[in-house]
Amino acid sequence: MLQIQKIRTDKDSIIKNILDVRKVDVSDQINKVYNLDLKKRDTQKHLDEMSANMNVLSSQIGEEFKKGVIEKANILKKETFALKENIKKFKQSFEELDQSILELLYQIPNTTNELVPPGRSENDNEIIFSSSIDSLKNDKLLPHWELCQKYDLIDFELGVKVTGAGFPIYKGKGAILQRALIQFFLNEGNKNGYQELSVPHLVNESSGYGTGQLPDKEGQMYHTSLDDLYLIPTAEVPITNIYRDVIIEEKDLPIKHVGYTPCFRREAGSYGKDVRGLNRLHQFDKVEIVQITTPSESYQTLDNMVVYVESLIKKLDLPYRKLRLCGGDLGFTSALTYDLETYSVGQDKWLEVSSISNFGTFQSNRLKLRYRDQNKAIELAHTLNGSALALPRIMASLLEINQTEDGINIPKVLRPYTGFDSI
RNA sequence: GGAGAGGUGGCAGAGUGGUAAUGCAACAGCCUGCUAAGCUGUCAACGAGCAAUCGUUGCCAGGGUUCGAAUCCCUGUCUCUCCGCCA
Repeated sequence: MLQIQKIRTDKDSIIKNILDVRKVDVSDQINKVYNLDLKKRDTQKHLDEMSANMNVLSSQIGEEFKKGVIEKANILKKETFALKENIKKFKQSFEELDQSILELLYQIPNTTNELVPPGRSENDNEIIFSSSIDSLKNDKLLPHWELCQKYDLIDFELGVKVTGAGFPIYKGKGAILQRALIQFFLNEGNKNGYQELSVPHLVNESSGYGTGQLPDKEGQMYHTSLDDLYLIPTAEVPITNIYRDVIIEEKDLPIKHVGYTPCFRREAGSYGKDVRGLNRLHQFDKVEIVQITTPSESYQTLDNMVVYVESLIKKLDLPYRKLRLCGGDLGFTSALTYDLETYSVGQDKWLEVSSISNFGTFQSNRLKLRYRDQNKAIELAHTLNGSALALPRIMASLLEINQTEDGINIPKVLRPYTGFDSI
């Protein structure tokens, strides 16, 4: 969420930025927050004064009792009654104001970096790089779901039987290939200085709020009602929430983590060819990278992360393109996002396999994730994360592009992990 | 799942109603002629102020009792011990 201090000093430029780039008008919410904040501070001033009075009176009463001057103490006591009532009233309105401000802040998206192109939809995304794919186009190539069936790699029907649509079952070499990819991605992360974490797949409500899935995307997460826990939609949630309410010493930055988890998404509202095969699932595997760093370094860090993820795709020899998301396609919490999409030759379409974002202070403000700089000042850190990579769509692209008349070739870098060269 | 005991600063640990002892560690400043000692200081959130600084809040969380709550009461939560179950 946005910092209230920024809204105090800079509200007009915030409104303008979000309107220009995201095409969303938040002037109403911002102005409400601004006015509520004025009221809140005024209330606090009065409340503080009254509480100070109360403290003085209370300690006086204590002293009189000690001295045994009961009558005087009783007179003082009477003085506290009205004060007490007033404090109660002001405290209540203070809390109400605080709550209203918070609720409004939850509804306002992040301000964007200057690089973000204005735009309303994915059509306005900026294509920064694209492999040439013209020579790859070929009607005879099969889409991955047919390959999966032909070689018995992934069984979608069986998943429906056991759980439901969007929960495929990987079999034999399909399962091994998937595991090989996970292992490959984790090892590459380790080599690049990311500490590996293995984290819980269920999180509590506080964590959901911490990274912004709640209250915004409540309907997109699976929820266990008995224990009130949420199944994670991405490893970002448990990994970033490790640092909730934490003050990090600047010398310990940047913090770099890589982690593999399954991801669970209800994907309410999806339909049609978008959900065919591996394109969109309720449960899928993903290796995620997360970094926490200082505001002055975070955009350089973002570039480094993009280069890193690109290097993975290149090692797998997949055609891909790189997009800078426009305001309209940008996530609610992000200040700048790059998407990487691999080309699916069997479907003749691009598949998003990674989304790498800098959230600036938007997440850390909610998380209270701060660092102490060399001057001992405490500042909000910047958080970043990205997929490195999402497995199903990589599988899809990989299977399709490596298909031959009589099998599927495994990319060289994966062969040490799979133990076989082809399917 | 049953029974019991607990949750206090970076750590240890006292505190049964009067506004958070003490020890250790770390850091900063001062002082001191010597492998170091001593002294002083130290946290966070919010607000006021140009600032030094001041006020309020914070003893797991939320309620309650009270002039006053770390302390008493209620609810929740987490940890530990024992029993049960168990990969």
